[in-house]
Amino acid sequence: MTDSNDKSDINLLAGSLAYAIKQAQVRCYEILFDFYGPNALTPGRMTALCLIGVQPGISQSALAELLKVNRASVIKVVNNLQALGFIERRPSPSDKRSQALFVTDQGHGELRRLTAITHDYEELVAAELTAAERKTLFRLLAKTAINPARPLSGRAED
Amino acid sequence: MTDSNDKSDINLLAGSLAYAIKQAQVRCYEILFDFYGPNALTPGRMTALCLIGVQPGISQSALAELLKVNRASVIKVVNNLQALGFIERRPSPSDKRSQALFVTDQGHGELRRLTAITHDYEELVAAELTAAERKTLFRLLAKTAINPARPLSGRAED
DNA sequence: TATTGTTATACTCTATAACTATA
DNA sequence: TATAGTTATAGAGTATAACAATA
Repeated sequence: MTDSNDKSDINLLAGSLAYAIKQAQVRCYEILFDFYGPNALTPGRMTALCLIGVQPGISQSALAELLKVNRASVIKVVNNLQALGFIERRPSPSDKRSQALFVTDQGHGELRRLTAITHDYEELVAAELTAAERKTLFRLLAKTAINPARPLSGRAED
Repeated sequence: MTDSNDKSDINLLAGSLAYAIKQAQVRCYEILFDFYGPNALTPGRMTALCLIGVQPGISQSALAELLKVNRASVIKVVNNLQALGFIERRPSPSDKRSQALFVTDQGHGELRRLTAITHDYEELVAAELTAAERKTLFRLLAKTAINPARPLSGRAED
């Protein structure tokens, strides 16, 4: 039993593009945590801060959808960024249920700081790639894992 | 304040290769969970099962290192796979402290089943890519995020 | 002394359910 | 009736610390 000569059933990792992507992503996070240090914003919070910066006045629900977490989960992220002084909630003028999110001056300062050091981080991530290869990798990643069941953020059968 | 005309501080996501990799990885997981269904092994357990299949007799500590989790965390994975009947612990002949891990016949059946359906999953992930593009993507991902601080699985300063 | 496996414990992330106030 | 935000709670996943057995 458990004849190790037959390896035909265990090749799913070696040939898997999805696994190669996962491995690269894990390596990125290793570099990220080394690079930004233990006191930095987590990747998810950094992303949230950027998204609010790009879409000032975004609602929490819309932010949750972009982050692909639910409304309840996004609240801790928003609370945390607000407690750090990086964003603020303002009542939406058009919908009294909704909170509009904005990056504060302090938050913009943090974004500028992050942008500066992120450039070096990105250089580290792409250190072994030429400029042409980086462009190609970008293009191919964008074409990868387009989910036919979720064409517009949300399953078709929902 | 929070002048949204100045977008110079918020470009870190749009141009980030690391973020593009993360996004592709998240899309892969969306497809994966849709494809394998709610009763499937989690990706981490699938990976563990494959790794034990590839390296029969591997110790829990060595498996933890490959999975990049610590000794305590790997125990739940091993317990789960053992409870499902997919692997077994055998006392190591060379080191009485160590447990040697082996895939059972049932586990090999599961691996064969996974390999068969994973082929279709991989087709879905790479649906928009030509064969040449898949090969290129593989090659470029392997060159991405090589962590200079962790040349041999473990930080240099450890 | 160091390492392997283990347990207990805690922390983070995320989800579900139920609630309120609006729409 | 449906939606936005919130709270309470629970379930994964992972980490640290401490321990017994062995190296």
